Amino acid sequence: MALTAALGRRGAEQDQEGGGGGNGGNGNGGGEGRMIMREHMFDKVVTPSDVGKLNRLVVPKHFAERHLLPRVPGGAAGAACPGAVLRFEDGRGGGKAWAFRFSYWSSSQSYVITKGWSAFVRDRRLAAGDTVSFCRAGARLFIDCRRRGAGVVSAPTTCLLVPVALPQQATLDQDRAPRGRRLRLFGVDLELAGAE
Amino acid sequence: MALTAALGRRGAEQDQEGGGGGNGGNGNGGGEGRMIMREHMFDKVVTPSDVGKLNRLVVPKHFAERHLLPRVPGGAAGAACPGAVLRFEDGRGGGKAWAFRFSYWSSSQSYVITKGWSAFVRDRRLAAGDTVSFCRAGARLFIDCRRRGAGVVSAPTTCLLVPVALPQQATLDQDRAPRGRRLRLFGVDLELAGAE
DNA sequence: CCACGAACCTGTATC
DNA sequence: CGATACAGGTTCGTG
Repeated sequence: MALTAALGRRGAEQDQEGGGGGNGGNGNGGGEGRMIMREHMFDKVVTPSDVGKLNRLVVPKHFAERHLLPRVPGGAAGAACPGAVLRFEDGRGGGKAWAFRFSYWSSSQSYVITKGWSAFVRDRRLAAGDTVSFCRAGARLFIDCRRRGAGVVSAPTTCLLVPVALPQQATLDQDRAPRGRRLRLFGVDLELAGAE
Repeated sequence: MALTAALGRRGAEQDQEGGGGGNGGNGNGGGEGRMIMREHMFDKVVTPSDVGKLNRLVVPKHFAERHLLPRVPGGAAGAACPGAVLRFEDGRGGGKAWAFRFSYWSSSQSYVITKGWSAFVRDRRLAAGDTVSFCRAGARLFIDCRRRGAGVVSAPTTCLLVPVALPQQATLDQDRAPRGRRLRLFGVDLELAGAE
Protein backbone atom coordinates (compact mmCIF):
# COMPACT_ATOMS: atom_id res chain seq x y z
CA MET A 1 0.00 0.00 0.00
CA ALA A 2 1.05 3.55 -0.57
CA LEU A 3 1.82 5.71 2.41
CA THR A 4 1.39 8.99 0.63
CA ALA A 5 -0.72 10.58 3.28
CA ALA A 6 -0.84 14.33 3.34
CA LEU A 7 -0.78 15.35 6.95
CA GLY A 8 -1.70 18.88 6.06
CA ARG A 9 -5.06 17.92 4.65
CA ARG A 10 -6.48 16.89 7.95
CA GLY A 11 -7.94 20.22 8.89
CA ALA A 12 -9.17 20.95 5.40
CA GLU A 13 -11.24 17.82 5.24
CA GLN A 14 -12.83 18.36 8.56
CA ASP A 15 -13.97 21.81 7.59
CA GLN A 16 -15.29 20.60 4.29
CA GLU A 17 -18.91 20.45 5.29
CA GLY A 18 -19.96 21.81 8.60
CA GLY A 19 -23.58 20.71 8.37
CA GLY A 20 -24.95 17.32 9.13
CA GLY A 21 -23.68 16.79 12.61
CA GLY A 22 -22.98 13.74 14.66
CA ASN A 23 -25.71 11.58 16.00
CA GLY A 24 -24.01 10.22 19.04
CA GLY A 25 -22.16 6.95 18.92
CA ASN A 26 -18.48 6.82 19.65
CA GLY A 27 -17.99 10.50 19.12
CA ASN A 28 -14.81 12.12 18.05
CA GLY A 29 -13.80 13.50 21.39
CA GLY A 30 -10.98 15.95 21.35
CA GLY A 31 -8.94 14.54 24.15
CA GLU A 32 -6.59 11.65 23.58
CA GLY A 33 -6.92 11.36 19.81
CA ARG A 34 -4.99 8.76 17.95
CA MET A 35 -4.38 8.59 14.26
CA ILE A 36 -5.00 5.66 12.03
CA MET A 37 -3.84 5.51 8.46
CA ARG A 38 -6.72 5.15 6.10
CA GLU A 39 -5.94 3.11 3.06
CA HIS A 40 -7.87 4.14 0.02
CA MET A 41 -9.82 1.27 -1.47
CA PHE A 42 -11.70 2.65 -4.44
CA ASP A 43 -13.79 5.48 -5.80
CA LYS A 44 -16.83 5.46 -8.01
CA VAL A 45 -18.42 8.27 -9.92
CA VAL A 46 -22.04 7.52 -9.24
CA THR A 47 -24.54 7.14 -12.07
CA PRO A 48 -28.08 8.49 -12.14
CA SER A 49 -29.27 4.99 -11.23
CA ASP A 50 -26.96 4.86 -8.27
CA VAL A 51 -28.65 7.89 -6.76
CA GLY A 52 -32.16 7.28 -8.14
CA LYS A 53 -35.08 5.20 -7.08
CA LEU A 54 -33.34 1.87 -7.41
CA ASN A 55 -31.91 2.28 -3.94
CA ARG A 56 -28.70 0.57 -4.75
CA LEU A 57 -25.12 1.27 -5.67
CA VAL A 58 -23.53 -0.96 -8.24
CA VAL A 59 -20.03 -1.77 -7.11
CA PRO A 60 -17.69 -2.54 -9.99
CA LYS A 61 -16.89 -6.20 -9.79
CA HIS A 62 -13.13 -5.91 -9.47
CA PHE A 63 -13.51 -3.38 -6.67
CA ALA A 64 -16.06 -5.52 -4.92
CA GLU A 65 -13.98 -8.65 -5.10
CA ARG A 66 -10.73 -7.00 -4.22
CA HIS A 67 -11.88 -4.73 -1.42
CA LEU A 68 -15.35 -5.52 -0.11
CA LEU A 69 -15.68 -9.27 -0.37
CA PRO A 70 -12.65 -9.85 1.86
CA ARG A 71 -14.28 -7.66 4.47
CA VAL A 72 -17.49 -9.60 4.87
CA PRO A 73 -17.51 -11.77 7.98
CA GLY A 74 -17.39 -15.21 6.44
CA GLY A 75 -17.10 -14.58 2.77
CA ALA A 76 -13.50 -14.24 1.73
CA ALA A 77 -13.87 -17.64 0.14
CA GLY A 78 -15.74 -16.03 -2.71
CA ALA A 79 -18.99 -17.70 -1.84
CA ALA A 80 -22.27 -15.97 -2.59
CA CYS A 81 -22.37 -14.63 0.95
CA PRO A 82 -25.90 -13.38 0.80
CA GLY A 83 -26.52 -9.96 2.16
CA ALA A 84 -23.67 -9.25 4.45
CA VAL A 85 -24.00 -6.03 6.38
CA LEU A 86 -20.95 -3.81 6.33
CA ARG A 87 -20.57 -0.83 8.57
CA PHE A 88 -18.96 2.28 7.17
CA GLU A 89 -18.03 5.21 9.32
CA ASP A 90 -18.60 8.66 7.98
CA GLY A 91 -15.34 9.72 6.44
CA ARG A 92 -15.72 13.22 7.78
CA GLY A 93 -15.65 12.06 11.35
CA GLY A 94 -18.37 12.96 13.78
CA GLY A 95 -19.12 9.41 14.79
CA LYS A 96 -21.87 8.85 12.31
CA ALA A 97 -21.86 5.44 10.67
CA TRP A 98 -23.75 3.73 7.88
CA ALA A 99 -24.77 0.12 7.71
CA PHE A 100 -24.92 -1.12 4.16
CA ARG A 101 -26.10 -4.43 2.89
CA PHE A 102 -23.58 -5.77 0.43
CA SER A 103 -24.98 -8.36 -1.93
CA TYR A 104 -24.35 -10.15 -5.15
CA TRP A 105 -27.20 -10.13 -7.62
CA SER A 106 -26.90 -13.25 -9.67
CA SER A 107 -29.48 -12.00 -12.12
CA SER A 108 -27.26 -9.14 -13.18
CA GLN A 109 -23.98 -10.75 -12.18
CA SER A 110 -23.07 -7.69 -10.22
CA TYR A 111 -22.24 -6.63 -6.72
CA VAL A 112 -24.49 -4.05 -5.12
CA ILE A 113 -24.93 -2.09 -1.96
CA THR A 114 -28.64 -2.02 -1.20
CA LYS A 115 -30.13 -1.52 2.22
CA GLY A 116 -28.94 1.65 3.82
CA TRP A 117 -27.66 3.16 0.60
CA SER A 118 -30.56 5.50 -0.03
CA ALA A 119 -30.18 6.98 3.42
CA PHE A 120 -26.60 7.86 2.61
CA VAL A 121 -27.59 9.38 -0.74
CA ARG A 122 -30.16 11.54 0.96
CA ASP A 123 -28.03 12.60 3.89
CA ARG A 124 -25.06 13.53 1.78
CA ARG A 125 -27.15 14.98 -1.03
CA LEU A 126 -25.36 12.69 -3.42
CA ALA A 127 -26.05 13.49 -7.07
CA ALA A 128 -25.14 11.84 -10.34
CA GLY A 129 -21.57 12.63 -11.21
CA ASP A 130 -20.44 12.89 -7.62
CA THR A 131 -17.80 10.51 -6.37
CA VAL A 132 -18.08 8.10 -3.49
CA SER A 133 -14.86 7.05 -1.90
CA PHE A 134 -14.26 3.96 0.17
CA CYS A 135 -11.39 3.74 2.59
CA ARG A 136 -10.24 1.39 5.25
CA ALA A 137 -8.21 1.46 8.42
CA GLY A 138 -7.61 -2.03 9.58
CA ALA A 139 -11.01 -3.59 9.82
CA ARG A 140 -12.75 -0.25 10.03
CA LEU A 141 -14.40 0.97 6.89
CA PHE A 142 -15.03 4.54 5.89
CA ILE A 143 -17.15 6.17 3.25
CA ASP A 144 -16.97 9.66 1.96
CA CYS A 145 -17.97 11.60 -1.12
CA ARG A 146 -17.09 14.69 -3.04
CA ARG A 147 -19.05 16.88 -5.40
CA ARG A 148 -18.71 16.45 -9.12
CA GLY A 149 -16.01 18.53 -10.60
CA ALA A 150 -14.58 19.28 -7.21
CA GLY A 151 -10.93 18.92 -8.11
CA VAL A 152 -8.81 17.16 -5.59
CA VAL A 153 -7.17 19.74 -3.39
CA SER A 154 -3.69 18.31 -3.19
CA ALA A 155 -2.62 15.22 -5.04
CA PRO A 156 -5.02 12.36 -5.56
CA THR A 157 -7.13 12.04 -2.43
CA THR A 158 -6.22 8.46 -1.95
CA CYS A 159 -4.83 8.31 1.53
CA LEU A 160 -6.05 10.50 4.31
CA LEU A 161 -5.11 10.85 7.89
CA VAL A 162 -7.99 11.23 10.29
CA PRO A 163 -8.22 11.64 14.00
CA VAL A 164 -10.05 8.85 15.72
CA ALA A 165 -11.00 8.70 19.34
CA LEU A 166 -10.78 5.09 20.33
CA PRO A 167 -13.68 4.18 22.62
CA GLN A 168 -11.36 1.92 24.52
CA GLN A 169 -7.77 1.00 24.36
CA ALA A 170 -8.79 -2.46 23.27
CA THR A 171 -10.56 -1.44 20.10
CA LEU A 172 -7.71 -2.16 17.80
CA ASP A 173 -7.28 -5.56 19.30
CA GLN A 174 -10.88 -6.38 18.74
CA ASP A 175 -10.48 -5.96 15.02
CA ARG A 176 -11.12 -9.17 13.24
CA ALA A 177 -8.76 -8.16 10.49
CA PRO A 178 -5.41 -9.80 10.17
CA ARG A 179 -2.98 -7.80 12.20
CA GLY A 180 -1.34 -5.12 10.16
CA ARG A 181 2.03 -3.68 10.92
CA ARG A 182 2.19 -0.75 13.28
CA LEU A 183 4.49 2.16 13.40
CA ARG A 184 4.77 5.36 15.36
CA LEU A 185 5.40 8.38 13.16
CA PHE A 186 5.68 11.99 14.27
CA GLY A 187 4.26 10.93 17.61
CA VAL A 188 1.29 9.31 15.95
CA ASP A 189 0.29 5.67 16.02
CA LEU A 190 -0.24 4.38 12.51
CA GLU A 191 -1.56 1.07 11.43
CA LEU A 192 -0.63 -0.25 8.05
CA ALA A 193 -3.55 -2.51 7.46
CA GLY A 194 -3.65 -5.37 5.00
CA ALA A 195 -0.38 -5.14 3.21
CA GLU A 196 -0.78 -6.52 -0.28
CA MET B 1 -69.32 -10.27 22.22
CA ALA B 2 -72.50 -9.44 20.44
CA LEU B 3 -75.02 -12.14 19.87
CA THR B 4 -76.87 -10.43 17.08
CA ALA B 5 -77.04 -13.49 14.89
CA ALA B 6 -79.84 -13.49 12.40
CA LEU B 7 -81.12 -17.01 12.15
CA GLY B 8 -83.09 -16.09 9.09
CA ARG B 9 -79.99 -15.20 7.14
CA ARG B 10 -78.73 -18.70 7.08
CA GLY B 11 -80.34 -19.65 3.82
CA ALA B 12 -79.60 -16.35 2.17
CA GLU B 13 -75.91 -16.63 2.79
CA GLN B 14 -75.72 -20.13 1.54
CA ASP B 15 -77.39 -19.18 -1.71
CA GLN B 16 -75.18 -16.21 -2.15
CA GLU B 17 -72.82 -17.76 -4.62
CA GLY B 18 -73.68 -21.12 -5.99
CA GLY B 19 -70.47 -21.61 -7.98
CA GLY B 20 -67.17 -22.84 -6.74
CA GLY B 21 -67.94 -26.13 -5.18
CA GLY B 22 -66.44 -28.19 -2.42
CA ASN B 23 -63.19 -30.01 -2.80
CA GLY B 24 -63.73 -32.72 -0.28
CA GLY B 25 -62.70 -32.34 3.31
CA ASN B 26 -65.15 -32.67 6.13
CA GLY B 27 -68.17 -31.92 4.02
CA ASN B 28 -71.26 -30.26 5.26
CA GLY B 29 -73.43 -33.30 5.47
CA GLY B 30 -77.08 -32.55 5.91
CA GLY B 31 -77.84 -34.99 8.65
CA GLU B 32 -77.07 -34.20 12.24
CA GLY B 33 -76.09 -30.53 11.88
CA ARG B 34 -75.15 -28.48 14.86
CA MET B 35 -74.76 -24.75 15.03
CA ILE B 36 -71.76 -22.84 16.30
CA MET B 37 -71.77 -19.14 16.79
CA ARG B 38 -69.22 -17.46 14.64
CA GLU B 39 -67.57 -14.52 16.26
CA HIS B 40 -66.53 -11.84 13.86
CA MET B 41 -62.85 -11.02 14.16
CA PHE B 42 -62.11 -8.35 11.57
CA ASP B 43 -62.65 -7.17 8.02
CA LYS B 44 -60.31 -5.62 5.56
CA VAL B 45 -61.07 -3.80 2.37
CA VAL B 46 -58.37 -5.21 0.16
CA THR B 47 -55.99 -2.93 -1.69
CA PRO B 48 -54.77 -3.41 -5.26
CA SER B 49 -51.57 -4.81 -3.81
CA ASP B 50 -53.46 -7.32 -1.70
CA VAL B 51 -54.99 -8.86 -4.81
CA GLY B 52 -52.13 -8.13 -7.21
CA LYS B 53 -48.87 -9.79 -7.99
CA LEU B 54 -47.40 -9.41 -4.54
CA ASN B 55 -49.21 -12.57 -3.46
CA ARG B 56 -49.76 -11.39 0.04
CA LEU B 57 -52.35 -9.80 2.24
CA VAL B 58 -51.19 -7.19 4.67
CA VAL B 59 -53.03 -7.72 7.93
CA PRO B 60 -53.39 -4.49 9.91
CA LYS B 61 -51.19 -4.82 12.92
CA HIS B 62 -53.83 -4.38 15.58
CA PHE B 63 -56.04 -7.01 13.94
CA ALA B 64 -53.15 -9.40 13.58
CA GLU B 65 -52.08 -9.07 17.16
CA ARG B 66 -55.55 -9.18 18.60
CA HIS B 67 -57.05 -11.98 16.53
CA LEU B 68 -54.52 -13.98 14.57
CA LEU B 69 -51.45 -14.10 16.74
CA PRO B 70 -53.37 -15.75 19.60
CA ARG B 71 -54.44 -18.46 17.16
CA VAL B 72 -51.01 -19.57 16.05
CA PRO B 73 -49.89 -22.78 17.71
CA GLY B 74 -47.12 -21.52 19.95
CA GLY B 75 -47.21 -17.78 19.52
CA ALA B 76 -49.68 -16.24 21.91
CA ALA B 77 -46.69 -14.92 23.79
CA GLY B 78 -46.26 -12.31 21.11
CA ALA B 79 -43.03 -13.80 19.84
CA ALA B 80 -42.07 -13.46 16.21
CA CYS B 81 -43.54 -16.88 15.45
CA PRO B 82 -42.17 -17.20 11.96
CA GLY B 83 -44.49 -18.57 9.34
CA ALA B 84 -47.27 -20.27 11.19
CA VAL B 85 -49.85 -21.97 9.01
CA LEU B 86 -53.45 -21.17 9.83
CA ARG B 87 -56.37 -23.08 8.39
CA PHE B 88 -59.46 -21.12 7.43
CA GLU B 89 -62.67 -22.79 6.41
CA ASP B 90 -64.66 -21.31 3.62
CA GLY B 91 -67.23 -19.07 5.23
CA ARG B 92 -69.90 -20.17 2.80
CA GLY B 93 -69.74 -23.71 3.95
CA GLY B 94 -69.12 -26.51 1.50
CA GLY B 95 -66.22 -27.91 3.39
CA LYS B 96 -63.57 -26.12 1.43
CA ALA B 97 -60.69 -24.84 3.51
CA TRP B 98 -57.67 -22.62 2.95
CA ALA B 99 -54.28 -22.93 4.52
CA PHE B 100 -52.55 -19.59 4.87
CA ARG B 101 -49.07 -18.84 5.98
CA PHE B 102 -49.19 -16.07 8.54
CA SER B 103 -45.93 -14.23 9.00
CA TYR B 104 -44.37 -11.12 10.41
CA TRP B 105 -42.09 -9.16 8.16
CA SER B 106 -39.69 -7.33 10.38
CA SER B 107 -38.39 -5.22 7.54
CA SER B 108 -41.75 -3.57 7.09
CA GLN B 109 -42.93 -4.12 10.63
CA SER B 110 -46.10 -5.68 9.35
CA TYR B 111 -48.04 -8.91 9.50
CA VAL B 112 -48.85 -10.68 6.26
CA ILE B 113 -50.64 -13.69 4.91
CA THR B 114 -48.52 -15.11 2.13
CA LYS B 115 -48.60 -18.74 1.02
CA GLY B 116 -52.06 -19.79 0.02
CA TRP B 117 -53.42 -16.29 -0.30
CA SER B 118 -53.26 -16.01 -4.07
CA ALA B 119 -55.26 -19.20 -4.43
CA PHE B 120 -58.03 -17.65 -2.41
CA VAL B 121 -57.92 -14.44 -4.45
CA ARG B 122 -58.24 -16.45 -7.63
CA ASP B 123 -60.91 -18.80 -6.43
CA ARG B 124 -63.11 -16.09 -5.02
CA ARG B 125 -62.36 -13.62 -7.80
CA LEU B 126 -61.32 -11.14 -5.18
CA ALA B 127 -60.80 -7.62 -6.53
CA ALA B 128 -59.51 -4.37 -5.07
CA GLY B 129 -62.16 -2.77 -2.94
CA ASP B 130 -63.75 -6.05 -1.96
CA THR B 131 -63.85 -6.97 1.69
CA VAL B 132 -62.38 -10.05 3.29
CA SER B 133 -63.92 -11.07 6.56
CA PHE B 134 -62.38 -13.24 9.21
CA CYS B 135 -64.49 -15.06 11.74
CA ARG B 136 -63.93 -17.65 14.39
CA ALA B 137 -65.89 -20.34 16.16
CA GLY B 138 -63.85 -21.58 19.02
CA ALA B 139 -60.56 -22.60 17.51
CA ARG B 140 -62.02 -22.93 14.03
CA LEU B 141 -61.29 -20.08 11.68
CA PHE B 142 -63.41 -18.94 8.78
CA ILE B 143 -62.78 -16.62 5.86
CA ASP B 144 -65.32 -15.03 3.61
CA CYS B 145 -65.55 -12.07 1.31
CA ARG B 146 -68.08 -9.74 -0.19
CA ARG B 147 -68.07 -7.63 -3.32
CA ARG B 148 -67.23 -4.00 -3.11
CA GLY B 149 -70.25 -1.84 -2.56
CA ALA B 150 -72.33 -4.85 -1.67
CA GLY B 151 -74.17 -3.35 1.27
CA VAL B 152 -74.64 -5.64 4.16
CA VAL B 153 -77.93 -7.43 3.75
CA SER B 154 -79.26 -7.16 7.26
CA ALA B 155 -77.50 -5.33 10.01
CA PRO B 156 -73.73 -5.28 10.14
CA THR B 157 -72.57 -8.71 9.08
CA THR B 158 -70.64 -9.25 12.20
CA CYS B 159 -72.06 -12.45 13.59
CA LEU B 160 -73.46 -15.20 11.46
CA LEU B 161 -74.93 -18.54 12.27
CA VAL B 162 -73.77 -21.37 10.12
CA PRO B 163 -74.51 -25.04 10.06
CA VAL B 164 -71.57 -27.18 10.88
CA ALA B 165 -71.36 -30.92 10.71
CA LEU B 166 -69.10 -31.95 13.51
CA PRO B 167 -66.82 -34.75 12.36
CA GLN B 168 -66.98 -36.23 15.79
CA GLN B 169 -68.70 -35.43 18.98
CA ALA B 170 -65.36 -34.59 20.48
CA THR B 171 -64.54 -31.76 18.16
CA LEU B 172 -65.70 -29.06 20.44
CA ASP B 173 -63.71 -30.46 23.28
CA GLN B 174 -60.57 -30.49 21.20
CA ASP B 175 -60.73 -26.76 20.78
CA ARG B 176 -57.70 -25.13 22.20
CA ALA B 177 -59.61 -21.93 22.64
CA PRO B 178 -60.57 -20.83 26.09
CA ARG B 179 -63.89 -22.41 26.83
CA GLY B 180 -66.68 -20.10 25.88
CA ARG B 181 -70.10 -20.30 27.38
CA ARG B 182 -72.59 -22.66 25.79
CA LEU B 183 -76.27 -22.36 25.39
CA ARG B 184 -78.99 -24.27 23.63
CA LEU B 185 -81.25 -22.01 21.61
CA PHE B 186 -84.17 -23.08 19.45
CA GLY B 187 -82.91 -26.61 19.73
CA VAL B 188 -79.48 -25.58 18.57
CA ASP B 189 -76.19 -25.80 20.44
CA LEU B 190 -74.45 -22.45 20.44
CA GLU B 191 -70.99 -21.63 21.60
CA LEU B 192 -70.21 -18.11 22.62
CA ALA B 193 -66.52 -18.05 21.92
CA GLY B 194 -64.06 -15.60 23.41
CA ALA B 195 -66.21 -13.31 25.48
CA GLU B 196 -64.56 -9.94 25.73
C1' DC C 1 -35.60 -20.95 -19.34
C1' DC C 2 -39.60 -18.92 -17.85
C1' DA C 3 -43.35 -18.10 -14.45
C1' DC C 4 -44.63 -17.99 -9.97
C1' DG C 5 -44.21 -17.14 -5.29
C1' DA C 6 -41.90 -15.85 -0.97
C1' DA C 7 -39.05 -12.69 1.14
C1' DC C 8 -37.31 -8.31 1.61
C1' DC C 9 -37.05 -3.09 1.33
C1' DT C 10 -38.59 1.83 1.18
C1' DG C 11 -41.26 6.13 0.60
C1' DT C 12 -45.11 8.18 2.21
C1' DA C 13 -49.11 9.00 4.71
C1' DT C 14 -50.73 9.24 9.09
C1' DC C 15 -51.15 9.61 14.01
C1' DC D 1 -42.89 16.38 14.54
C1' DG D 2 -40.87 11.83 15.30
C1' DA D 3 -42.36 7.18 15.00
C1' DT D 4 -44.91 3.87 12.80
C1' DA D 5 -47.87 1.34 9.62
C1' DC D 6 -48.47 -0.17 5.18
C1' DA D 7 -48.92 0.02 0.07
C1' DG D 8 -46.23 -0.73 -3.56
C1' DG D 9 -41.85 -2.18 -5.33
C1' DT D 10 -37.64 -5.42 -6.32
C1' DT D 11 -34.96 -9.54 -6.03
C1' DC D 12 -34.34 -14.34 -6.27
C1' DG D 13 -35.16 -19.32 -5.39
C1' DT D 14 -37.75 -22.96 -7.21
C1' DG D 15 -40.45 -25.91 -9.98
